[in-house]
Amino acid sequence: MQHPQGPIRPTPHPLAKSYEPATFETALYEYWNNHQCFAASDENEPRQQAFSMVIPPPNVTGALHMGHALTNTIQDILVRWRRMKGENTLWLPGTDHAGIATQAQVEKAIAKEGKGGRPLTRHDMGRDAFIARTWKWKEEHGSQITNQLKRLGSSLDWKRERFTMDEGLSKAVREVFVRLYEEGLIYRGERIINWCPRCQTALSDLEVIPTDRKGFFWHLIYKIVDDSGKPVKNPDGSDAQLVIATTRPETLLGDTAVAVHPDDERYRHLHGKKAVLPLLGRLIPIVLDSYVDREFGSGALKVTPAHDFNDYEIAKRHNLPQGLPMISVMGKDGRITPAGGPYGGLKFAEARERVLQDLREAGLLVKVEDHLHKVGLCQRCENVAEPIISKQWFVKIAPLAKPAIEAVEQGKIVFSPKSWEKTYFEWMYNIRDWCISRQLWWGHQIPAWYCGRCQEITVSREAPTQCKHCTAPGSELRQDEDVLDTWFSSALWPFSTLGWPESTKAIRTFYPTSILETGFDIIFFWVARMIMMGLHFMNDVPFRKVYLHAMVRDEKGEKMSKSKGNVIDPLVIIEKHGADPLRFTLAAMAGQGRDIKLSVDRVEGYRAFCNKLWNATKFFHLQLEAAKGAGEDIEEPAGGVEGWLRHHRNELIASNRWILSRLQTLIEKVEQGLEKFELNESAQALYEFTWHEFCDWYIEFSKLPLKEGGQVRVQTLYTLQSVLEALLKLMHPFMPFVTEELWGSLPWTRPATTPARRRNQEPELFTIMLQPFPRPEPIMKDAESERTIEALKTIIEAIRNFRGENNISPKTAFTVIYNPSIAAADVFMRMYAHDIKALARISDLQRGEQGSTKSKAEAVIPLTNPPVELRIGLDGLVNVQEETKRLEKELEKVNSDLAHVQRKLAQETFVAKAPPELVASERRKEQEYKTKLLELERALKRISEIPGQAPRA
RNA sequence: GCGAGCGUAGCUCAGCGGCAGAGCACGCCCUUCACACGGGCGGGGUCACAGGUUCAAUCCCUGUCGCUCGCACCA
Repeated sequence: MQHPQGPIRPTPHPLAKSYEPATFETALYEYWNNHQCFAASDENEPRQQAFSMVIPPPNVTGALHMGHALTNTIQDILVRWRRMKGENTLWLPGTDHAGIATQAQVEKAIAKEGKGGRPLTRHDMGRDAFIARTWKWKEEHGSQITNQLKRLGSSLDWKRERFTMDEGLSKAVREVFVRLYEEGLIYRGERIINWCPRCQTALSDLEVIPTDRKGFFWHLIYKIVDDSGKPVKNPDGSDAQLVIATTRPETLLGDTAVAVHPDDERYRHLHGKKAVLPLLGRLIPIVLDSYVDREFGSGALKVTPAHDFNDYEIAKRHNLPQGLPMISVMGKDGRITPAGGPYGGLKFAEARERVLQDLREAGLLVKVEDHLHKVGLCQRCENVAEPIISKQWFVKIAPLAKPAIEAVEQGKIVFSPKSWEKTYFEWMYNIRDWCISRQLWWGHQIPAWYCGRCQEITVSREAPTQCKHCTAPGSELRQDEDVLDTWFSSALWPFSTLGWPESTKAIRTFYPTSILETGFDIIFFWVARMIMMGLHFMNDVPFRKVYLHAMVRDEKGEKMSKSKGNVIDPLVIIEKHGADPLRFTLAAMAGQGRDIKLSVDRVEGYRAFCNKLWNATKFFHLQLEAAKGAGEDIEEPAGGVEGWLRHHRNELIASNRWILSRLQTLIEKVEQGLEKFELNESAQALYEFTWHEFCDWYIEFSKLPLKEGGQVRVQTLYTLQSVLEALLKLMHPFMPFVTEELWGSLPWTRPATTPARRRNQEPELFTIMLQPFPRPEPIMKDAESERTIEALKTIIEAIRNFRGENNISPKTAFTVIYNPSIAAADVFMRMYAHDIKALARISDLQRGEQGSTKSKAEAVIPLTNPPVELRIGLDGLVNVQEETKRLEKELEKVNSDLAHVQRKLAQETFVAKAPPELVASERRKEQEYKTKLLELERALKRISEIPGQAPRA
């Protein structure tokens, strides 16, 4: 056996007894990687021959989960297929720095290092030390996810691996920031944003998950006064007041108005008056806004512009606060600000309790109801995120969104499944400015500097030496402490990874990328933003197709999560069953537009499939050895096995012609499935062919000619080799390891010949992954042999059915008599008697008339294709009653089939309007059923007349 | 509320105009010389419900019910 790093891959021969993936997977991956099998070339390669994809970069903190396994399996299938087709294939790997997640990991780690029971925080360490520490953590742990991708078999071009915070990508980020700023598309401003008090950072809209929470609806009284502070009277003379319902009573501290609908007659007399803010006594205006829903609650709404997005909009419309500051009462630290008066300093929850208590005491709390409402939770930590007013950086998104919408409308980018385009448009049409600053340390620090002298901002690619506005020296400048949203750098991924902003060969060869494959859950986060950035900076789409796969869920259809404990760990599956069965399972289940409910049973089923394939290959080896042992002259024919078979196709025996013909159909199906991104179709076709055509029938048929020896043995060995090799190549994108292992064991294979191979330096590289992908050869299609084998299968299955239904042991041999209804059928039966005998396991097959079994009772099996009647003597073999039952069952079925066809043919409209071929075929069926029925009835009659048998009712 | 998707064998899912398919599970028979991670035979479904189009509907259209996921939310 050769060393895995040698030019010829290790050839394990003879093959192990059964499929044991753990014994070869890791070594094969190393072999491929060491020999640059995954490497793409950008040296003078024509663009037209390029196929490129970028991996959706997993978090450096990540561990491979089923979602990763699915997307990377799908992508690897596409890439391996394209590579075998000879395209210059790039699949670019990398990881994402994942701002919040990574920072949280490191913070957790350092917390343990605190002294005197006090956890160490990043603030204790200081920014530089903390960032250095995080880099160290990344160096130590960041390779976990990439190593796991290797275990899965992902054929990524590792030499081009990138990280969103490496030097090149950081440069790209700064370039983009500066240019967008200079174009006025990035600005800094004080706006209402989502704030996570736990993570202590601003969040984008997308990072806040609205979640149902049980809460309360508190109804509060706001008294109404006029400008001079005197109570306003209702028409009936009572003091006017508004009852306002709220789910967050503590926010009243920040109220700057009360809103009612302008056409609400109930409140007409309050227009222009003031409301008295409970507890604080502040006078706030009553504004008129049609946003207010008159039907809901009391039809009056408290307006807290600093802590509610809708209220913020109302306030803006009415130019509020009139004479009052926009009051922020919820602080970034999770406590009420000094603006909250006596409540200042309290935590939000405490403030709520105190406010409610005080309201109750003041008699201003009139009603409490249970209420189900939505609360925004921080995507990362699942704590409640609060809307607050804060100074942040934003991307002005509308000008970027417009071309991105058009690109999809014009079909420059096509989503698959198509229905996701609607989701994309929906979001893009209503898109809001993107808050990109995060109050974290781990990430791309915003390239903006503040001047200590003139207070102006200098935005620059590198640290500026002086203020752009007042020319104060660099020492007077302080860089913005915030970092950018992680998705900002991800948005540049398709071109930043290829070397942008430099002009590189890689960009010229591989941009735009061919396909983006990812989950629909990040259409907004990632896909849309890549489209916007790609169009803006590269003047072209970042990818031409977007393939979106389903979500992987557990058997019950629930999202897998650690807290639910329903996670199926792909690595555990790989350890136990191998990477290939997992990959095949995922491919087989990758139907579009639905959830994937993964079950381990299914994986085990495909492991059995690998074992089946293993043993089929083993069968070939045993037969080849046997032939050689018998002194058979069996060398590789000149022109190769395939060429030999093509040349001698008309001299092949039926079973060989048949399997080669069926193989062509398989190749077409597999190719079509890959082409249409219906991987499940390809996987199913491969499974069906391998197990049920190749193993169940072809191998069984082959045993006879292999035993016979001579020329038929040789052609059968060639056929076996050829079909096996084609099959392994077809399966390779789906199951790279087992196919490589088995292919390596085959004789008469050739060194890699695809263009991808030619770029490789080594003269002789043996690997299936750089073999040309099989192409259908119409000339090998053979309808005649397909009819022959179908007929043989019919006969064999009929006899097996007789045996099975009557519980006759396989050991019990019996003779079958056949009676052909036409001469051709007799010829056919003679020609294939050996095959029928062997596969049906019967002792003899003879021509004979009724009664020639010399048995008192005979079983009768009428067939229409081929047109023969089979007879089996029952004496000493089967209880007559059992056979009667079998006949009756058969009769019932034929009867119902016949009735069905006749009902159809009885309809004049059917005969008149249905396609003539269909009508003709129905007529044919009717005749067949009638004939069968007659023969079955006769058989039943005869069997019931046998002396000693009680006639059946 | 708007949008998307899904309801097919006990379970997981294919099929998407011409007599319902697979895997697993189940029953019976087999340690037959590639494979017990196996072979053979079999049982099991008013294709959610109600209408419509069609010669023909699990498949197309409409509605109902049930489930899932986005988006927007009524404070």
